[in-house]
Amino acid sequence: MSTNDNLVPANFISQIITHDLKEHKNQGKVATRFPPEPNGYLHIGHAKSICLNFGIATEFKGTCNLRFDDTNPEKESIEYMQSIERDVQWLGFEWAGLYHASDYFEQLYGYAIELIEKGLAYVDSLSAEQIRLYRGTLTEPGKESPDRNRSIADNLDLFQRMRAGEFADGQYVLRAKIDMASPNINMRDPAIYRIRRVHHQRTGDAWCIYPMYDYTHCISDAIEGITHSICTLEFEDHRPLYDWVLDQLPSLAHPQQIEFARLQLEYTIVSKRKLNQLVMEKHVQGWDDPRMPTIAGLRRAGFTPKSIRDFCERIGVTKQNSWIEMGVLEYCIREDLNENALRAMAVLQPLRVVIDNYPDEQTLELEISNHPQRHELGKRIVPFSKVILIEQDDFAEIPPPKFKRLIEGGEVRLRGSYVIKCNEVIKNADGQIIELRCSYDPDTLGKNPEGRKVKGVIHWVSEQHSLPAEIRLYDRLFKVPAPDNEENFLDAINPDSLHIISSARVEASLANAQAETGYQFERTGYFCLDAQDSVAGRLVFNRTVSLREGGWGND
RNA sequence: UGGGUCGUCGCCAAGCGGUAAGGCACGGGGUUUUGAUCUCCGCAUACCAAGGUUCGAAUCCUUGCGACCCAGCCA
Repeated sequence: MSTNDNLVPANFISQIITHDLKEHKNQGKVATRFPPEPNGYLHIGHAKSICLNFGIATEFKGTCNLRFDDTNPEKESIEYMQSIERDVQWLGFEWAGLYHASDYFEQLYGYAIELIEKGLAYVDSLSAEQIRLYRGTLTEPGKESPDRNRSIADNLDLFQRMRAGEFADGQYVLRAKIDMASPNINMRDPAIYRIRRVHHQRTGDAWCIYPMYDYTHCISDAIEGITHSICTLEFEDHRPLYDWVLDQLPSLAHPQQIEFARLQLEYTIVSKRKLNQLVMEKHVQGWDDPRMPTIAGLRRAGFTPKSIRDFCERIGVTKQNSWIEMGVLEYCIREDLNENALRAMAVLQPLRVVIDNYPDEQTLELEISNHPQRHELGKRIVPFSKVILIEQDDFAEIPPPKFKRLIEGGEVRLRGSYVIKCNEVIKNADGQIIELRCSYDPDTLGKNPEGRKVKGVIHWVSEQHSLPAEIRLYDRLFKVPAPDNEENFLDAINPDSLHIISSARVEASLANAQAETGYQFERTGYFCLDAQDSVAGRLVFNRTVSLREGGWGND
């Protein structure tokens, strides 16, 4: 994916695979998979996993599947599946195969029968509550269920009747028979099947028993011929169970599970439960709200797939729990947009400027470069006329130290245009500045003025030619770096995460701006048309990120 | 007081016994019709701590200390 892979040191997973390949493990094949549960939208943390799994497949000329881990129909939906497919593709990846754990329900059932026949699984009638009690604690061993030594014949009969729907939800559960005294709690006879009469988004009502993650995941990996099953750190304790299940089913291949640290990004949360809560309780406008750390949100905010891939490459892959600063993500999007975004001018807080010595009805069509460094990106026409609009902030009655924009009696360069001088400040009855009377120097178009230096350059638009626009300035959604650590993460929501500017004016060339195309509004930041709310005649732009020297906020 | 994992610059992260890469951030020069970009320079005598092995240790050993994860019929 990147052109400078040699600059990026191999992460520990690549090292393991390189080593495996050297030993000719798996016949020299490398197969990974990205296994999301379709119970929410993908977020930046998933992007890390996606880039890792698909990246490894590319690096080693292997394959990467997209597999939905759809074993808990209560929380899952087709909408989420569709969004996940869309997001993975948008990020720029192509899966070798698209599968669902539910594709394997019949096989999974068969392997469960095999375990029962081998005396390695039993049907338990203990209630959920009792099972919890019997499990013991972190420091005390568990107790065996009275049903643990049920005969194989009875187990078989009961399990078949579980499938047949003869029992109520929760009445029985199929458990792996491992070791109730294991110091690893996951090995204390984990449940592998539960009875749940829930309509499944893909299998409908064909099943009333559903397999659990630990049992399903390893077998699904094996069925697909996955060689390296990459997951996050919290599954480290589950690896013995992953291995146990596959060790009992010798007809199956045995992928290697490798764990890495999940992404933690400052000022964001990536808990699906909490993201879901933000959406449901309307703290944001939806899963694709530009403030959301979801792929859909980042996309709507104007992030590019390339910038996200670059980010995932920069942060590295290790087993260390770490926090990534927002600055890294911002750097990645700025780098991409600086190179590729066309420049334009937009005035967020307009201040009227009348150029007294410019002809009343005259319009000058200036040709301004779309990119200061990449002239191959062409030029655009920007009309100039007697009345222009500049940013209120670009004029100061009492200039702070080092201020280099417009002041009364001072000069400033209008970007791509003339140098003007402010001769008079007009105020209203309340003392507010409502207009500036200026004069222009006709001999400064494309050249520096004679005998003096003009340091400042400001952006502008022609009043009569500019277009009205709504501009949405987004800031970080949370006030604290680790909202997840708060008692209630909702209290950490930044009340000023969205600042809407409804009376901005943008240059005429933006009339046909395309959604998902980033623009740099010179001197103010990177923006893109809002794909949802922008309509002809009412342009809406989202700020992706400010120019350097700000956060995801800071005007 | 059980088990698993991790401790290298403010934040990431190379390093795999031969004498601390790189990126982000930050500070300072230069260029610039964006206070952007670009560019140059600076930024860990030091690798959680203390012992030990070795000619030589961030890398090996020992003992501490700190952090994270695990007691769903969630994934």
